[in-house]
Amino acid sequence: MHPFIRKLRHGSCLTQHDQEALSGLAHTTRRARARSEILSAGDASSFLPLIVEGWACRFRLLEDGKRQITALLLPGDLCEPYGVLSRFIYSSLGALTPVVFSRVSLEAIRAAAKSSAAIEEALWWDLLGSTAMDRERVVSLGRRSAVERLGHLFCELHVRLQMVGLVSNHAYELPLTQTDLADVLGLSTVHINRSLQELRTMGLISLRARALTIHHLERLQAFSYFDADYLQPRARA
Amino acid sequence: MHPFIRKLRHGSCLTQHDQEALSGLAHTTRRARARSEILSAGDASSFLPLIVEGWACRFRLLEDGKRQITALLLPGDLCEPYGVLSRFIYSSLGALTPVVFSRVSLEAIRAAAKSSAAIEEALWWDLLGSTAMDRERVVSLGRRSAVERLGHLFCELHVRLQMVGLVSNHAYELPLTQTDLADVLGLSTVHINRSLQELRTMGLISLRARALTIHHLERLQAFSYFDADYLQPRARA
DNA sequence: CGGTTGCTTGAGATCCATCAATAGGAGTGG
DNA sequence: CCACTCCTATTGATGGATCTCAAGCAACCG
Repeated sequence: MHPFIRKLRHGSCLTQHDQEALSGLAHTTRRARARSEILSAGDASSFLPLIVEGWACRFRLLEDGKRQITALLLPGDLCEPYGVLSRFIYSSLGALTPVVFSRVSLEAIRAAAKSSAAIEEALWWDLLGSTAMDRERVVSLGRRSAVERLGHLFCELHVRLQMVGLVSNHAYELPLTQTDLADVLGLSTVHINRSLQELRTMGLISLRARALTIHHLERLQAFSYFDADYLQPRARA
Repeated sequence: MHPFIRKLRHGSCLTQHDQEALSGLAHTTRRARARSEILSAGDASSFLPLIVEGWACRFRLLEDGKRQITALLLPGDLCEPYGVLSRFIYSSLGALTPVVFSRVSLEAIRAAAKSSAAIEEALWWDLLGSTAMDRERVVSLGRRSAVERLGHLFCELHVRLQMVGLVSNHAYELPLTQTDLADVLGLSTVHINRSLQELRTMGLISLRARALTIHHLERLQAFSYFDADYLQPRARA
């Protein structure tokens, strides 16, 4: 099943017909190489990227060369709110791994939302989840320590990947370099490295060969004050 | 004119009729005392708060007593996305000053959006602006120094307050304590104090008696790498 | 007026950044 | 297949930005 639909089924009860309509939106796909830009700041945007495979990120490059990643985009993620297109792109969209994505037409997705209340509800649920993650990131960057931020991020990714079936045995693929992690969490690579070691030493995780294993999910959640509620503004039926 | 309409007119061309429909949404008002909670985490929400007068904020209280403010809400601001209500409130909503607000019904606002394309466009534009601010806050907390964060916030507030007519002579009312500022920017009050002094010493701002004056807007913007584009995803017609 | 709240300042501690160097692995070309 | 390069991970040492603790002061308020 398409990861987009797989995810949206957590937000509302979609009929077979709804699911087909959603599939139609992501009919054709494109590919982006790892580390390429899918949308660059300053572009005029004419479609909504929808990630099908691989990891992408929204990021800003600052004047002094620093980078801040403002969102990690996983399979099934719609990269922008569905209701409107910005006049131009302010944050760039980059592929972290090789990415397969669809270019969803704004008109088509809005038509789909109008045609079915369940689809509309699912899309709003998805949007609410995105804003909840943005807000939670602010909380992390503002008030949590480096190790807590890392643990919290791993918990969030665990929930999100689980929704699209990409977790097995408490483990998932984490194709991020330590530099990427640093730019997500507002830290330096050196400090990411040391914080990772701390989580390893505590026996909470393993991270080798781009695969993350969470040994004690509940302990990791407690340690990083993670509460999954923010990701599920509406419970699955 | 109602600040909500005043703001939305920046996002789309509203007819007289549209404006009346929007006014109808905010027909009745309530009051909240300074420092009271308008919505508390854990509540079930049944309406969307819309700020009419005064300043409010969305915030999270952490386990160890720390507070992170995730958004400042000004007159004309709708406190949540208009399309859906969360199952329950995850972030609390607090009044920073005495606040006058309306309780907008979800059904009514969605009906208004369906009845007029211009209203729908305006509401989406508003939502896009909110998410842009969330993302920009992440950039600030992740990659900007304390003084830059402060300057950037003052620039952002300048633009937002100007949209609703609350700026005169490069000055506006800033009813925040240094503790509030610290909780917005992820810093300590002591450091806020020192960073404010730095901005004052540079001659960029004055802040006395809850009034902020920006002496050199362009210099302040350049200093804090502020680019107003993120707040206006769609140019005013 | 005493109490509270917010602002200011100093001193010391801590977290995290920066700089620098090493090492391993993956890809590339000869 | 080897030499080379680049990228990533790792580690140590040092410095800096910011926090915490503590105290004093001003303004407001019942």
